[in-house]
Amino acid sequence: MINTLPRVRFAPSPTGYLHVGGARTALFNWLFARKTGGVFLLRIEDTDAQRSTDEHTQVILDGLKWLGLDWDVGPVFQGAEVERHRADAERLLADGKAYRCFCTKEELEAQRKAAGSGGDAFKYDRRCDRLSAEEVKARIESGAPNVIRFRMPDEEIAWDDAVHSRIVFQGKDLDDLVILRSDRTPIYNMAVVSDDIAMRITHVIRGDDHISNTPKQIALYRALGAPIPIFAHVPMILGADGKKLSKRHGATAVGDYRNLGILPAAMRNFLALMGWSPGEDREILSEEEMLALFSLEGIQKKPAVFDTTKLEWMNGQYLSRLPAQDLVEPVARELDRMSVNYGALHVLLPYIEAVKARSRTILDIARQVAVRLDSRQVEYDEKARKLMDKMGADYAKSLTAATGTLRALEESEWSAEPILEALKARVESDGMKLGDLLQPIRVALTGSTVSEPVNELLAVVGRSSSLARLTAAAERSG
RNA sequence: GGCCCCAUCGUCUAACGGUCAGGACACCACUCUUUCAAGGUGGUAAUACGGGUUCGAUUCCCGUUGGGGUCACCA
Repeated sequence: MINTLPRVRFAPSPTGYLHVGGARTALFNWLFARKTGGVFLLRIEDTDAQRSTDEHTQVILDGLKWLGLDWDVGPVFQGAEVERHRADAERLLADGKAYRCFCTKEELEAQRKAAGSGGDAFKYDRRCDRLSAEEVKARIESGAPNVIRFRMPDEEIAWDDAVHSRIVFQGKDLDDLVILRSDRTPIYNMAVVSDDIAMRITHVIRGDDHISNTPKQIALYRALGAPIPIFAHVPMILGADGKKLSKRHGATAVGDYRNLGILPAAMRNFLALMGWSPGEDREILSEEEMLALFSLEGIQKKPAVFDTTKLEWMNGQYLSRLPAQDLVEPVARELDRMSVNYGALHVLLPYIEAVKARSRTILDIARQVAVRLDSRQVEYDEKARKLMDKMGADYAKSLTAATGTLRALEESEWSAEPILEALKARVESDGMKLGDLLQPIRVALTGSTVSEPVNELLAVVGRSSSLARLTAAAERSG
């Protein structure tokens, strides 16, 4: 039956970037639509003309595409539908379910203050609802600005939330909300309900922060005589300090993670695990597996802290499963940004091969490739400095010894095996530990205490560059 | 403050009345490597608290505490 197919929507407002919480909401909608064979609609809620920009809209679309979340309908812009929003609001007025309110913002503020500090949330006292028909008519004719206010019924409003199960509100606790402004533009809750009805949305999957909007919207559905969709309120994503994710937590937009060198597949996998569990202790999931296992019932009720360390681990997992060939282009892009010369693309392959296993992001890989390509990219990190301090004069001595041994190798012998053998022989004859000879090389060449095996490192960097860099490093510290 | 939501290792989570409370990240140890890692193996670590219901509670009910959301002519 064609009309039982689920229809879901992701409805961001283009007043900021696509943050990870929004991306995760979009992902759940997409997963649900794809799993059920339903329709995924994208709606841009741009009715806040002050804060909405085309640039933000574009960033949101790019972010969704990057994550591989394709939509079936849209993007439709909410702003294009104000006529219908207005018509729905006026229908409510005509049906006697809403009334005109002449109170100005200033008067409302005064009422709020007068009523204030009473403990309860402020509720409009409906003074304009008690105006006589003649009075209303007179005020309209005098040109007094007015809004349309929805008369909240005094009844129980409840729904069976797909993730929270039953949630109950009392109409008497809710305010008479404005649904049409004095400039005749709609208010959010009116626009959303009007759009969701028009788009025949069957499942509203959105953030937890909309729970308190839901009873207002249900009241509107009822008043409009429309069927009420199933609601699924997914928990928020929090920062490491347990607070709502915001700019001060650092990277919060999906674009930030793209720039950091996170793969879209890893991001999508990680996001799916924020508040949802596939069961069976599964962590790394392909798109097919996600679709097979996904269900609204598996969604967690409690908010989740965004753990970038685990995201990076997961990205590392994806990275190590990816052939180096697939990484050439993204790494090259990064190197271009860093203005590092590499000549032709295929040159990068052995470098990427060398560092891939120890990298968690594409940026990691690019930085390490850069260091191997160009000595000017070397920066000594804290551990490296510590080692140099600890070794003192032995550092330069060790480097000099290694250089002497390595210089004896011909260009044709410069590969991992012979290099290792030569160094081992040197250690043997000098009676030192292999690590004492190798670690300084590692530090001198990379600025770090961590790398692929040193003989492989030397092979990748190449004979002339290695010798030059080791000599320079020995002189500098000696 | 009113209304609403939530509560298992530091973090993400499994458990749908009976488990030594499982897995993953992080951390620690060991292992492999005549090298640092990566990998492999193992370990530390949790049911917020108090009452019930039950032969038996992480699980069901109530309360407390703690966190979060929301209360606009914003979305």
